[in-house]
Amino acid sequence: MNQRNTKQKEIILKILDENRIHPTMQEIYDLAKKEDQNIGQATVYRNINKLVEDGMVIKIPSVGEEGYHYDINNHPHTHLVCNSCGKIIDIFENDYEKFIKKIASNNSVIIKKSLLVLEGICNNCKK
Amino acid sequence: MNQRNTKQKEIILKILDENRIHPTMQEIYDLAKKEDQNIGQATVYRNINKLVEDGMVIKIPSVGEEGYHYDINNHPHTHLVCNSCGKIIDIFENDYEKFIKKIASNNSVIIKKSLLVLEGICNNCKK
DNA sequence: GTATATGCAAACCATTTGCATCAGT
DNA sequence: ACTGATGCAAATGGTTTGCATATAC
Repeated sequence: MNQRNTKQKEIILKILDENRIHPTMQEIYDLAKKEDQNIGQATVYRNINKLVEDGMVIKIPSVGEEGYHYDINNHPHTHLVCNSCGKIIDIFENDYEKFIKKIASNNSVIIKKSLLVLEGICNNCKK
Repeated sequence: MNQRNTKQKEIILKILDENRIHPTMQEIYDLAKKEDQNIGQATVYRNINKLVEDGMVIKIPSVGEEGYHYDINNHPHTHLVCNSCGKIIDIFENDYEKFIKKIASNNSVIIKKSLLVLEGICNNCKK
């Protein structure tokens, strides 16, 4: 089951990589349509789902609402959903991994993956 | 828009409170059916959704897979999805709130809600 | 040339909604 | 009595799937 590099897959990866907007499935489709108006909805779903399975893309649930956003999984970080501007902001916290390890040792469990999503007001909207 | 205490709502709350199993919507429905075989699927959805809106119940997304689990929101805690037994285990970490506050101050943001979900191996399966 | 990926449309299925009825206050 | 909640069934809508075709290798 070898993978192939298709034009569609490249478009989708470019969208996730270039725009730091953490798009939803629908937004990815809309953006992809601008690059190639023949691209199918199903192609976007199939590609994104495979990328998530393979660990190259993270699926971010919303804290309050429904739906998911997607992000390239380049370096581990956290997301803040801003209640004011609606954007999803990347948060890099140095001690995150340390904190997770502490939970693991305190509770005698093994933690393989973790997901931290925040909701509040971003730096920009606070001003 | 006053709330009313119905038999169905009490059954649903009892299920969430008594069983510490973090059930899915479907599981809540199945359990509720055992108490009252006339209860409707829509009633379960409507009640759970309202409880989540009101903040009495938390909706827990899965880290890897699809779907949600529900839990009474009595005191703040984290959840570990065990890859071995499949259960969702409550994790109480004293410094959780402190850690979230630290993120907020480090990044100059206001954090109103947060969600931490873990995936790995629980204490029991590790043995 | 072969097998994987695509596009389209149909199928799927969890969730929501409209409506008449029931029941809590 | 009034109005919110229920149960049923139908509608909805995001996601998946079947299939013939296109295309990467």
